[in-house]
Amino acid sequence: MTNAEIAAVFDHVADLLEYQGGNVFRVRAYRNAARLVKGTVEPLAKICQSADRSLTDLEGIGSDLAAKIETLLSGQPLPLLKQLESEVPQVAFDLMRVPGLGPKKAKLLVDSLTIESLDDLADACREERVRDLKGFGAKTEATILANLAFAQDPEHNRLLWNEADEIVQELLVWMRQCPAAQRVEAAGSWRRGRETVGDIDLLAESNEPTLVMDRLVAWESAGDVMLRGETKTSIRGPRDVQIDLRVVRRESFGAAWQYFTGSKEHNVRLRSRARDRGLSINEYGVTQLDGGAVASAGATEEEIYAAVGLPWIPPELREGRGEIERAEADRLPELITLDDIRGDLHMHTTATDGEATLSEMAAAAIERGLSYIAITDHSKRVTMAHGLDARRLRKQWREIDKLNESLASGGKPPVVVFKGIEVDMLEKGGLDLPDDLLAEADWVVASLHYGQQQSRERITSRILEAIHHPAVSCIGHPTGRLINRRPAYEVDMQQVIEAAAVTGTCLEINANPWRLDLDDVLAAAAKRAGVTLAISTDAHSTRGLDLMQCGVIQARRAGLEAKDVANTRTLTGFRRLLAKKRAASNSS
DNA sequence: GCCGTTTTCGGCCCGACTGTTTTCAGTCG
Repeated sequence: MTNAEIAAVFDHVADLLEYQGGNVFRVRAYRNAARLVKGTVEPLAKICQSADRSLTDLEGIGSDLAAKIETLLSGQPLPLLKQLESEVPQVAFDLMRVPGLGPKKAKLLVDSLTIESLDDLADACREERVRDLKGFGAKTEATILANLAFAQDPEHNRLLWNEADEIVQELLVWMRQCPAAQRVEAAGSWRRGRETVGDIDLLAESNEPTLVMDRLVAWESAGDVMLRGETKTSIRGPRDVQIDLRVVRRESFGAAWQYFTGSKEHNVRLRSRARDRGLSINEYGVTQLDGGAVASAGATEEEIYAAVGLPWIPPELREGRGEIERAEADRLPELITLDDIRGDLHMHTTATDGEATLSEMAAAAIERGLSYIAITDHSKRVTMAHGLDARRLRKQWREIDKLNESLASGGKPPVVVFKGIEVDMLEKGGLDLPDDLLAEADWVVASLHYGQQQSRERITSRILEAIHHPAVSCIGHPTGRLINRRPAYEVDMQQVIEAAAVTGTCLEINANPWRLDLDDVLAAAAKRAGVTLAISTDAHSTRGLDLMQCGVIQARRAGLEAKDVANTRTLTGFRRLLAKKRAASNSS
């Protein structure tokens, strides 16, 4: 059983316990365990078998959960899970997806009325049978009915980060024009740079919250007002995304920004740490547990962290994955920024499925201040994209030579274009172009587009073979997942990472917001193993080059620093890196 | 279910808003 599968079991147990109204801390223990396991790339089976390590070394895994993991690893079902599943009907989970219905209300509905589907619930509301239940009323009934459509619509996925970003930027412009607001910022999972965003959190500083909240409701894209209080308003925005606005005073802005940025797990840990120090943190500031506010702890985030003896922690790291311990040990990474990026090593042109020509891509790279790019069109196996064979690739390379010459005619060229290729790892193994041709390329990205349904062993061996190929510089979108659309293919990433480290092959963080592949967990594991990452846009148009931002944010979530990334190198440094794998391959 | 520089038992982050309630439970983040 894989780590992901174990995590899924624990998450499911947590869901079931929550529905049954079990001890909330027990539920949290299962959720913590699930999160921990999801964030671990090394197979738990390996830890289990090792002589000097134990599952209980992991923070949050005690003897009970360790035993359960061992049961799962041995291929046995969990008795607890079987029992819970027999007690909880499937429809309960559909019910809990309806906004406003949590475990308690869902359970009461299932227990009191005959409800086997969301349609049954709609019927019960229309027949006014729901309002008679304890804790329900006519208003709740109407709310459920209104929210049912939302729960039933499969299109209501979480937004991709860059989709949310568009909305956030528009909102910030609108809200910052409000004279009553001294400051407006976005928080939540958008600020943490999560690959998907469920709702948008805004925070405003003002002494006149009513005026600020009125401003939000007056936004041209504002939909229904979902809730409105004295300092908090929620509306539906474009694509029905929920937008929460909170208004606080200046002295609480930092505390509130920290709080609304989350994650929930990070905040739980931070506040627990405050407790240990006789303090309490809420969204207004820091107070002594025995009464009395702590002076100067609330206006800025730095003050909040300082109150519990920590340096400020970048939002991208606030996921409750050990960042508090690292901060305490003063071992937070100096995260990479967009300004560190000097090159882009994966892009397409009109020679295959790109929209822009070679020279247009080069011009766009110059506009964006890049020092170098690699042109990596598809190889011939990708027939749909009119992939390049040897003849056409050589032709493109001659064009690149000419382009580089003309760029250098006035002295130092504004951008250097490297001769590259995105070569397919074929279904039967091997690469899609001959070795002697690949040896002439400056930069070779090997990607897997076909045979994604093959076995874990097969796919892993195809990728390992490419990693050990002397001409291959980088593995493109290594897991093949498409967010909200397609899961990763089966592949042993632990092996892939280890091989990449040994051979000096780069692994890509594909910056396309649908891909973001490697993800944060895998990229962090790659860094730890000593792999150099390449953050690349895979641009199919000049605008596509702007997606670099998405890749950098994912890299930050992985804790990457500029030195971990190939395309932060200067032109000279990058050339040295290219020579390194070749040299390593020649000597072995 | 986890955890321990007061603790192996008794804690475990904290508050806004809503709708149903006469003082609060449930939901959400």
